Amino acid sequence: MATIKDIAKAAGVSVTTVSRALNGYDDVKESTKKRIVEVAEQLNYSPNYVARSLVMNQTKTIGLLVSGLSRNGTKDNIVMEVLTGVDHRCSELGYDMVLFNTTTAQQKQKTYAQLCRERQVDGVIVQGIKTDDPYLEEVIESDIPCVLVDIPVEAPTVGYVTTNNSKGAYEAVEHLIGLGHRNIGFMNGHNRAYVSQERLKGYEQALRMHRIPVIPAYMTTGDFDERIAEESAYELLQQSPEITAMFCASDLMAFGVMKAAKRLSISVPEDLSVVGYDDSLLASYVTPSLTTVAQDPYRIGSEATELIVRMLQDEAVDRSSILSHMFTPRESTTVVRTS
Amino acid sequence: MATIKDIAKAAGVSVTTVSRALNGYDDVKESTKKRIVEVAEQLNYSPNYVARSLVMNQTKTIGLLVSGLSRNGTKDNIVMEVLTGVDHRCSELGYDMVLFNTTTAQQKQKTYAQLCRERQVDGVIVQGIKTDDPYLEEVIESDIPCVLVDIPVEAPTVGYVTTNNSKGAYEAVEHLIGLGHRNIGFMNGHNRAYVSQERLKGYEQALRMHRIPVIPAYMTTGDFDERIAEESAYELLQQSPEITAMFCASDLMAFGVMKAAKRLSISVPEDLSVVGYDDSLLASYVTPSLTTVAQDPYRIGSEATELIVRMLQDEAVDRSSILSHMFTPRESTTVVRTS
DNA sequence: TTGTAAGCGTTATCAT
DNA sequence: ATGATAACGCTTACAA
Repeated sequence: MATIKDIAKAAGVSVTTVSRALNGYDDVKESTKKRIVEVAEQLNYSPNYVARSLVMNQTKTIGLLVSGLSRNGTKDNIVMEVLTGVDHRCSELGYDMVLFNTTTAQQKQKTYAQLCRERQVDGVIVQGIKTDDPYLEEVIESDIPCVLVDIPVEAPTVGYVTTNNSKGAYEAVEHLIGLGHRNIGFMNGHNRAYVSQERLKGYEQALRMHRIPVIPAYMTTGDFDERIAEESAYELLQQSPEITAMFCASDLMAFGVMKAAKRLSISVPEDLSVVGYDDSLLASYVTPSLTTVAQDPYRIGSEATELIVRMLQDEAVDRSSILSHMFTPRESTTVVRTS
Repeated sequence: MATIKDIAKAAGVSVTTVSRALNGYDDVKESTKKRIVEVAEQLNYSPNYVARSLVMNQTKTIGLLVSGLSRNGTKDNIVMEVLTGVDHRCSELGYDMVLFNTTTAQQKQKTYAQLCRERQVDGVIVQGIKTDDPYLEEVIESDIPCVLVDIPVEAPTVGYVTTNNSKGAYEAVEHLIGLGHRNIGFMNGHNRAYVSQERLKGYEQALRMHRIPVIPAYMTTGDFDERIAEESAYELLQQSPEITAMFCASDLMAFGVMKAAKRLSISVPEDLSVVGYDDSLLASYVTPSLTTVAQDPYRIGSEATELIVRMLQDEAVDRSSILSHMFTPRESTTVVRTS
């Protein structure tokens, strides 16, 4: 493979001149510049980014750190969409994206800083990390620029992008209340997720606002997992058969709730209205289609990329970004049955 | 950040010795090795992979080249699963994965070799490329080690991993024949996909084997797109209402067929049996659930990674790998109605 | 406008 | 067992 040295020799100039010509400096005579470019093309030259990275001390790569990307975790397409958004914006901005997959267990083996240093990324986007994951604190303390998805932490080198989760939950629950529901259950994720804390707030707020008592026995958690949610819901719906609607902190858990309802011969939406969160791919395909709060994960990814690159260029006036959500009614919710 | 130079100074040895000690060479005295390791830890050292890459002329990264990864292309989770498989096996084998997203248009801008050279990947896995994409020929001619997904081309630096698509199609059609169907339509992808050519073979073989005429009017294409397939099927089913079963070269197109059937008041599976291909996430969630030919994209990804790394180490006895598929009957197929 | 030379952090060659 | 030194391909003062 041709190097600038080869070009220099062939064009009868020094490597310095080649470097400057190819990088568009204007202190190279037009004629020599032209000659150099021609030779470069002839030799089918393309620059060695590794060498450039070494001397410039920047790799033009962004690390996308996703937590627990697993074989079966592909059930929802959200991570994929975030990734696509990151990748697209990266290539538009001239960056590469490298994927870091990490589990909580692995985080104890290798520090975040080590990971980043080794891979030599300029900045990191972190998605799906839990609030008690070891990396979170490291991210904040580290001086490596980082953007967190769905964790609103701001620090000199840390920004975030998220949506208004409490408002989304509020709207969802208010929709149920509007349909006449009063005994509304809540299937939350787990409390190590920031979004769960927020969605809980929204749920409680909506109830209080409408003078409906918040009943702890109506709340349970499904760990953002379909099977676990199914079991939790099976318990809950048996113990509190007066519940006529369930608000769930993810679509996947909503499917679990639907399955539990089926096992208990409770029909959705006639006997039980179900609301999810995310508007994942499946939501519009299942029967009945799922009422949910839509987010745009692609947008989250591209926005996070935008932000991290701005931070790398020290242009980040604002290190946070709140994206919009949209309540999306479908078939899984209906007016409460009058009995 | 600490470099081996700093360690050398602090430990009172030369950089050479530090390098050797840290890389586990056995020509370093135990005691000095121990001292060096301690100092390294104290200084919180981690190696600069960029510098190492430059001198070793290998980056320990694999490029995953996916064609046309788009915002809406996330409808099936297959790419995601391949990616997950690649990523997992990569990290097990000590490699990084960087994602290259390219469209046919972009391929005319920058050559494959340029792309690879710039990013300095050691090897490439190519997924979702069409047989007439400019890159395919380049891949074959290039000396950069490459593994193709679903394109059976072998060359000194090229291997592939795929499944037996003609056999998969054969089994699917034979299933329909076994249910009594004789007028079986075929919704193919497009002929720039190797898998489409194979699935067509399997379709024709199964019919011939059972002495059923192959009728060109029963075949159409949907470009692997749900909407296009819906329109094609709408035409087809109107023009040939005697068709009682459709075999589709992808699940997504099968959903399109189902939608067309709905518009024509043809009920699935009573009036029309539908078979897909892939066993994508949605297949088991839709109503009726979709009979399909399952592939394991995660496995395809990890196998491709395995192969490319073996090729990089010159240990590839065999540069190809055929993975298994599995016919998966569900609710969308049933015995032909007797009228 | 162009060239010389140093340096980025490693590994590898060859002495000692 | 250890160390000097060159080399990887590039950018960038500084000099001419």
